[in-house]
Amino acid sequence: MRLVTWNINSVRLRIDLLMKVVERLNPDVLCLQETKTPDEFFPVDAIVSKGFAHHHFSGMKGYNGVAIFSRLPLEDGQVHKRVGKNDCRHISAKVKRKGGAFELHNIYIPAGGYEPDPVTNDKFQHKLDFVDELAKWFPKERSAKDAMIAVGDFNIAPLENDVWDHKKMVGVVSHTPVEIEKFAKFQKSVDFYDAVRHFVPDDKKLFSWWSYRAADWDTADKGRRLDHIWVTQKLKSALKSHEVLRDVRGWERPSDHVPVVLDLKDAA
DNA sequence: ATGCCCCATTAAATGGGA
Repeated sequence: MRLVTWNINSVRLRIDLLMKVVERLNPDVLCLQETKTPDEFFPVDAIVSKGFAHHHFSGMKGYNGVAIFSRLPLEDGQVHKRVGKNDCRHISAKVKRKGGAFELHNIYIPAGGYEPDPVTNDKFQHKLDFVDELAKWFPKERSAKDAMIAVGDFNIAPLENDVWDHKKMVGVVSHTPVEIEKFAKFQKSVDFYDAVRHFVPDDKKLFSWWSYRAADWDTADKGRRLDHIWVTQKLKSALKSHEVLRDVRGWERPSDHVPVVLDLKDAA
């Protein structure tokens, strides 16, 4: 089973790029973030025509928005409000996979603004609250024994080699100690395992995002790993391979994020 | 070295991204 997650930065603007990604990867399950589209304008038919008969999404005007498309049946689609807002950042559905069903969580954690100070920057406060809530919600509403996969744009690069320069980035939102501490609590809450770092050692740089502002993103390579795929322990033995589609960042009118792929063995 | 950008909304600015 092949799973792909991608912060597409507007699904309507980049539907053609999405078709290319789907043709190249032939995923079974596709998770998107920052679709930036109210549900009534979502380009459902184009994606369904590629064989994704099952879908579950939640979008709004202009911002945010998350979507799951699947060749495998989906059940029990849910939209999760976070920190009292209705801002389309967390959905879930059960995926009927050969080798055992699992619950898939597609999450878009707030970016958090510029100043890494929750007192002066309420966007940063919102981000911290959002991660705190996830850390409490998962053990309360779910169990570490469940088969679950959590994917998405988590907007936090936790490891030193998840950013281009740890020392220069330590005070920059996405790599500050307080974010990384809360991120770790969220991960530990139901014992999520980092399915991408399973394949790439911690001492090797790995990025999934490069700023639009960098003149030459490829040469400068000042990236961050903001997009994640986690699995609960039950699925650890099914991990097969991964891929980060770096070259997609070099396509015409790209997203600033690239697709991240995980392959699971059919038999658990 | 968060910066020179990009997107959506709405009408040439603004807010958000990270």
